[in-house]
Amino acid sequence: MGRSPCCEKAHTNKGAWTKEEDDRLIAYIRAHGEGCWRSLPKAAGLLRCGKSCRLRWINYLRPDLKRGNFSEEEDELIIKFHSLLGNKWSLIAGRLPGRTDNEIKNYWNTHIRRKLLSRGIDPTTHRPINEPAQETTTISFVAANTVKEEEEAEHKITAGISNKEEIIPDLNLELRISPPCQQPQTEPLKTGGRICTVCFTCRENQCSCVINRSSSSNGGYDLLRLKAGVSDYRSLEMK
DNA sequence: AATCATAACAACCGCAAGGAT
DNA sequence: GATCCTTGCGGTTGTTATGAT
Repeated sequence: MGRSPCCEKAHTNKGAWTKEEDDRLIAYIRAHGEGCWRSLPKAAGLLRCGKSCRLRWINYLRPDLKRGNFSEEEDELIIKFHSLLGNKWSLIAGRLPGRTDNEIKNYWNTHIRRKLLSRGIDPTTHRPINEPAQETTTISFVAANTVKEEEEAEHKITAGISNKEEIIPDLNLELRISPPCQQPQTEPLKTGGRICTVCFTCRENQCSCVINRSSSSNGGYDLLRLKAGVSDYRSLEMK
């Protein structure tokens, strides 16, 4: 039994949104709020699939979007966060109020990549392009998906088939920040779009710790402490 | 003015995670 | 525990705008 399609493709519009569609979507969400994207199109009288509605709202119609050009400071923030988080656009977007993951991803690909290249920096590794490869230790915030994958990775290392950098390539650890806990962090920061809710400080699911917790209404943890008033991201010292 | 190349960005697609049953 | 459904993410594509020739 196959997976059912996300929508009935024969009766859905595709491509650019019209003003009328935008208005309908805005009006519906204003009246009923976000959520249940699958049933929203029908309820709102839109011939679109739920996914499309969600994307349009999140990337374009949301009232809190900043729009407009990125400032020089935002550029540097994106570069900094990308060096820490890699292509985790949603995590980066979460730290740039008013910006969406799609917007940042596009901006990265069209502007920042070139900007870094012109500075002689590899946009993937954030290292000087001409710098010879160094022996570095890498870690990843993305855990292996399954025990089996972990075992396979372990097997590859043991058998000399691969090295850790190939298996866990997501994050270069040439930085000097670390979570305050003493024990190794084993829980993933995020699993498939869901933010892990284990506190880095006290390691409890529903902690009362306020050190790393964001004050924003959407929850989440301010690992880099930007929301908590440490606005000078330059203090996140990196090599 | 016409044509082509490139940039910018909106939108789509496939996939995976987690919840519900 | 297995299966299905919904949502969200990241990569990619398509379309439009802009600049160069």
